[in-house]
Amino acid sequence: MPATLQTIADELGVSRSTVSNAYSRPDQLSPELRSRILAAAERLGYSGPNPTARSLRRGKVNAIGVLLTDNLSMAFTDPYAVAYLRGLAEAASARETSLLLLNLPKDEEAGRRVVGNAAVDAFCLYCVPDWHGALDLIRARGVPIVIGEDPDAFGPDAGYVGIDERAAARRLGEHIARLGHRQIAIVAHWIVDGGVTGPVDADPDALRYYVTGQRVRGFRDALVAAGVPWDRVLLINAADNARDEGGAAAAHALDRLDRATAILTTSDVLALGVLDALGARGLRPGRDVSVTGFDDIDEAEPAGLTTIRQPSVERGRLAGEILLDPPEDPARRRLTLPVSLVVRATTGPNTKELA
Amino acid sequence: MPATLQTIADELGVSRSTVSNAYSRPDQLSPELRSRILAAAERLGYSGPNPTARSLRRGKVNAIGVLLTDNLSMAFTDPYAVAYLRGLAEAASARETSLLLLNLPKDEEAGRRVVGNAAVDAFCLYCVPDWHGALDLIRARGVPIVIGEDPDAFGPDAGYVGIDERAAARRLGEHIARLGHRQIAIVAHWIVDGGVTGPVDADPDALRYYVTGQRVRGFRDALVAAGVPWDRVLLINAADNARDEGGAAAAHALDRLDRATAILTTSDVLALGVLDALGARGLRPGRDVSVTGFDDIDEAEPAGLTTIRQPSVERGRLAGEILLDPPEDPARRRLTLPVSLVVRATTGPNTKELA
DNA sequence: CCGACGTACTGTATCGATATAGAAGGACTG
DNA sequence: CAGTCCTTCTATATCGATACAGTACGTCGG
Repeated sequence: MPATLQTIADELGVSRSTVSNAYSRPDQLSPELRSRILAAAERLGYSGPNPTARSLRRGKVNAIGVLLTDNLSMAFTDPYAVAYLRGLAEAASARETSLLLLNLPKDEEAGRRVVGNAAVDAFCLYCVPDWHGALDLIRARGVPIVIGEDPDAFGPDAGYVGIDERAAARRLGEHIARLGHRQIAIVAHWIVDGGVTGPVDADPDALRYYVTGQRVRGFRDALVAAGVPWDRVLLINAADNARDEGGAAAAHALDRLDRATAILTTSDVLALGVLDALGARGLRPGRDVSVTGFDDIDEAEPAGLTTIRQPSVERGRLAGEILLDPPEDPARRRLTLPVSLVVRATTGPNTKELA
Repeated sequence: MPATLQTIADELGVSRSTVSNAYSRPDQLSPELRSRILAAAERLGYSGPNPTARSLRRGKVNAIGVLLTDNLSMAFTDPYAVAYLRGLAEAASARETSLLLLNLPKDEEAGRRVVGNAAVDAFCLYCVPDWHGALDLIRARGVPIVIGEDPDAFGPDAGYVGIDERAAARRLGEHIARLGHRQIAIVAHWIVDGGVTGPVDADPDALRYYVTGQRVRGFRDALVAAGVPWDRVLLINAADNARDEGGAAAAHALDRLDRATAILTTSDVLALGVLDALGARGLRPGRDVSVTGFDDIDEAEPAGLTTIRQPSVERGRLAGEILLDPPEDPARRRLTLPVSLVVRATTGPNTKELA
């Protein structure tokens, strides 16, 4: 019923190819005929080549798939993720490519349907639970991939733009240890899934979520090297990477007799929540309790948060460029970016008597 | 080269249709054959039906196009837009539909290419410069549309989920007038385009951007009704809906002899910037200068901002539902949602002597 | 005047799937 | 045993475009 190339062709008595050329290769026909064709299209309500058909024929859709977790509020709410997405979007739109946001449902089957139905030229994986079964399907689809977390999750062919998570976390741990803290809690998201916020007894070498695993291991590296027995470190799960979860998690470290003198977190967002919890209890950050974040989001500086600064917009932009203009040199498709330790006011020397 | 349905069919000596059915209509073949097919697919590296081909044949792509302005940082940065997107994403993902984020370049031709190449089932227009030429193309494409701003921009067939912008703004204006303010500035974004932040001399009845136009007219309605001569109101353009632009715009109202005693803004984000500017000058919000926002984003409450509360997540969700499950009753496809005036601490009685 | 070349257009195969009608064979019914 | 129905699979047309080879015709150099 709606007009197609053929409709226009019939109307003017020219071939379908010519009408197609009028849109896609204007140099292939006379300007005069071209304008007659466009006029006829206008008249018949034809709005140009069907994007799906064109994509099928050309084998290209001009879209990058971005996987988001079930809880997509995070992608839009977490300042770090937002910055990353912005960089990605910039790189994409510079190449007239769009972003297809895929919400990956928890349910395995549904997840495979979503991924399987996604018409994209490439996938960008970031902040995705790396154990999800739908990831196998992505692998199988054989389209280019860039990942931001576990560099080995998709083999050497996948692009990678990330940081050395473990070494970065280690620097925070060393900073805290050097300040003399021995009573330490770690607030980390997705240590276990299931949505519980609270202390957990987990083996750092067996965490499923790569980023948290590496960061917790980095903390441990530093603390153990500084002589803090690992079994005295309180490990607290945050159900999500959200400010209020950070506050709820912190309560478990603060409301007990052997209160922690330092709380290491796996993200600035969680750390801000921890600071909220301190404030609610009249505790002074950096004096009574030291707190560290991770990412150095915009809000970190006004909050005086000690943290690890890592590129955000840049990281997204690089991911997009690797997908859309893959560098010849394979080494340039796998980037480990530098980070830096930013010391601010939320960390200070341990003032509590050592046990 | 990559495997297709036909590859699998040939391998097993069955018809292509049967292989297709194995994926899309499992009840159409024996479980035994189906598992042989899936096994063969696995073996040959076939990852399921090509999404583009499927979309072409089915005439459905399971995606909603979301237009974003050139400056897409806004979509990801403006808290109100983020909340709206989240609602939209929730509605979409509940129906296994994805969001295709389209970045609309300023350039007319490029914009038409982006829109024309977008494989989507529907469009959701929000925060889009409504004069952009690519919008005609969207109209012409004949897919369902939901808009969030000018209810008349796309005719009566388009869905609409919005608020009565003008009446809402009027309530803010009345509030300010009732407090006795007479020296008033308005900080509004996109009064004129071109990226200048500063006072402008513009006719409220001739603004191109619908939302700003309505809100400014609403302010005028209230002020004029209260006896404030319109030509004494200072109209200041903000180049973008961003916090720092709000601060920069406010400077023009504060750093002059006849300093405004009240500043009305078109968004909370701008208002927060205005508050920053007050703070930088040692002026007390609600005492020295009253400030109002619009939207009631999360940050408004802690800032004590007087504002208009409008639904955000809900508004996005409703838009998604109208697109994906259009109500039979046309009236339910055009929703004007209620708003409320939230009075907080940033507004107070005018303490300055009247001129 | 012939061959080479350029311009403007056409015809056909193809991209990879799904819908629909229909065929083959077995089971069940009366 | 004929007729009906169900299950299981097949054949063909189709979705709407683009790539590529090819045709027709005019021009130009020698």
